[in-house]
Amino acid sequence: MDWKVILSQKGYRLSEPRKRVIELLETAEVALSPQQIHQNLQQKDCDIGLVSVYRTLDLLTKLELVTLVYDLQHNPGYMLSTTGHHHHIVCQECHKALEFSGSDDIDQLVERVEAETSFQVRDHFLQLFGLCPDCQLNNDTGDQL
Amino acid sequence: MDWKVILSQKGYRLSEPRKRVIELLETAEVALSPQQIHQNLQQKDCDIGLVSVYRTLDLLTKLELVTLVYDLQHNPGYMLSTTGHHHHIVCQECHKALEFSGSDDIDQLVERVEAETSFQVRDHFLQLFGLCPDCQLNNDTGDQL
DNA sequence: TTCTTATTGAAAATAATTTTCAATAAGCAG
DNA sequence: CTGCTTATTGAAAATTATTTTCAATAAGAA
Repeated sequence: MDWKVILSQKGYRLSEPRKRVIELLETAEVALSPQQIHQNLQQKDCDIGLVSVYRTLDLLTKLELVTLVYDLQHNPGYMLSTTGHHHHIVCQECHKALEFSGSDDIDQLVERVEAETSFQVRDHFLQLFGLCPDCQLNNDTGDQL
Repeated sequence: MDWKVILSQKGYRLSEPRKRVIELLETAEVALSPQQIHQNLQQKDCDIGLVSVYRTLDLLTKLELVTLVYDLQHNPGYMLSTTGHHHHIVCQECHKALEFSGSDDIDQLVERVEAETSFQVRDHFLQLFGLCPDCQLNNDTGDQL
């Protein structure tokens, strides 16, 4: 089910800022910070206030339509989320982000840690960092290391 | 090797603020934010500036003597790190944090994701959330859910 | 003990986010 | 299609978190 329907069903209006922010996130393959989103919109289209970007992102996060991702320097970035529990891998070069799904290996890990620590695990946050295919190429030909 | 030696060897001075911050982190089993550390020190001992807390944490992080951990609301917390690559599990009740070591299950996961995404994985950030043994007890007897 | 200079603390500067509130516009009812 | 209700917006102010600046201090070598 798409976001327009979800918003409407929950009684939220389909306002201009919301449309623009989501449209932008739909085309972006990189996780964007509130500031980046704001600038991007300023350049492209009309004046959406930074405040509305924050509010839209808050709402969408609450509705689980977008996910908050971090890079290694702990900078926040938002990206559209697909359904289900997912994790992300972020490219250290171009910051492109991709989702991947949790699977047996996570369950296994969780079990091990529960046994080791006596904690009862209820949630987790996992993020991988590395090079996307494109940047692997550019890195090989370009600089050393 | 302990932190006094490490600091000295790298040419850093063993100043009062640094001693106090580290001592506090040594006794704390909960990850603390810069503000919490500052308040804690104010109460206990003499006046350490908040700025020095920030600077000390930056330094210790750079030296990998402390690690930055997040809770589910993305609030930062610092805790002493042991050597090697570790991850953390944080109690959602009392915020107590514990380290656990990466192991085969992580390698397995990394391999799978590399195969799935064609990314080259170079680093990762993993954090688990749940209930520590103490809070499991309190939760069972206490409130429902 | 003296000297050098890394380190400190206070205040100012910067940055990020949240709140406030009057003006606007989304979308239902007529 | 038009008017009405109220969620939503944008600008500015307020708040919060962090960083920078710089003169005063103190760590530790000589």
